[in-house]
Amino acid sequence: MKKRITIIEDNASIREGFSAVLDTIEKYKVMNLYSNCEDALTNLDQDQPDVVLMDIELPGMDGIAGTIRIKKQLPNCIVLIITVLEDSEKVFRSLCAGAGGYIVKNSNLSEIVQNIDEALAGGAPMSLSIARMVVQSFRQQQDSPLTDREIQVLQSIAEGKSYSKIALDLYVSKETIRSHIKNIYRKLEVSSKADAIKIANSNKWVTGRSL
Amino acid sequence: MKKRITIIEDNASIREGFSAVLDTIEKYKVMNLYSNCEDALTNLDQDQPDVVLMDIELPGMDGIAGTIRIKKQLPNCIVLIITVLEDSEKVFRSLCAGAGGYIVKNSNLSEIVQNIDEALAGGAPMSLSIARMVVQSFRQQQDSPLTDREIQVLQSIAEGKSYSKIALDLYVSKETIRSHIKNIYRKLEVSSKADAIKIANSNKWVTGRSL
DNA sequence: TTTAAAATCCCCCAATATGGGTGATTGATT
DNA sequence: AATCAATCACCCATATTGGGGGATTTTAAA
Repeated sequence: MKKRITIIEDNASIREGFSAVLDTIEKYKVMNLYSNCEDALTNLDQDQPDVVLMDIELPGMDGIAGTIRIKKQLPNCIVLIITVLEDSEKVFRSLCAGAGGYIVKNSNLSEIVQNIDEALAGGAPMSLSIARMVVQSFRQQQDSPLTDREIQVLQSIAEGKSYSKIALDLYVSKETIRSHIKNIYRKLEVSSKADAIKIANSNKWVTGRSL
Repeated sequence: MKKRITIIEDNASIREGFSAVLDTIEKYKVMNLYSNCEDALTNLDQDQPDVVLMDIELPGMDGIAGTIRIKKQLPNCIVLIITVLEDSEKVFRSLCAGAGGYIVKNSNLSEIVQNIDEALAGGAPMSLSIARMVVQSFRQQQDSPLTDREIQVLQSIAEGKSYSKIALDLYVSKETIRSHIKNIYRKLEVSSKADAIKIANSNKWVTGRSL
């Protein structure tokens, strides 16, 4: 069964270039080419793509919003973001939107084909630097002024637990938790949960995520 | 300058196998082989490795704890986890510990070399399925019973903000926030911040992280 | 070994936050 | 016409929070 591909890219020559190359590949079938998300979305049911090559900068709805819409309608469709620059904010938002990979536009066409193959094989094609960024986003800071116990308490605070609940979970008195909090506030020079969480998050002292 | 590599792996034949192959490569210099983290750590200053190939199951200190120690001492050292199975919990904890990649042991030796090259070139070598897992960990759920506004409020709650603070941020009355909270609790069938956050986190309705 | 830091616990106090209830209004969307 | 989303209001009782004093024990470092 040929893999169905649609391309959303406003630059006509790039669009046609991708299409021309992909059309020569046996296992691919280019369904349609679009210069904007709106048109692509109206034809999504007919196209039923397995893979969408999506430009991120588009007139009207941008590639990120488009990705969200596509994934909502076709959850198993793999959306690969094609872009010129590796803007970390856009990468992040694309991944949150459900993009299956993030590949750079200036790669040569054979690389693009490789990337599509990789995505279809169950992978997540990314440039080296993006892969590094993504992996490093998990990295927790080692150098924190807080002790392990304080981090543990702050983590619980970030989970929305009350002092009493934390005390129960850690098998200590509520007063102990209050002490830890006071020390945390003093060290971070804040005086509220929200401020402490903000600092802990930006420094990655607390997780908030899993695989 | 040759890249300095150390190998930590308790299985002698695998350890020697890696070493033998890597030693034939011009650009690499295998500094030392260890069967446990403890020995490797005592020699870390002498070895000064650019790359550590780290087994995850080890006698004594395991590979994850070892990774944390190594990164603390040599922050620029790249630790590549080598393992037989892709346990998502271990993958996650390895990445949090600062691992630069996660490669499977049964790959053939030329793949290992490729992976090391990729890591040194600024990438994050991973198997296809792990890359997919990692990327999907960013994915936010589209199907939530909550409205956009409610998600927004819940997100703020997860950031530790009080109702009043949220009200200020969203330019509405505190009573409005309370209304949203009540609706959120009703929809999620909970009656506390902590429970609501737990559900929102496990369903990835809130972010909590960036790149 | 002296010192410092971490982790544990206790009391007081006042202001704020929270959760539940019962409403109402406006504007979309269907 | 009916539903839902978003907005706002008031009542009430309890829980939580932040800040101020302390204290003890264990552990780690100087």
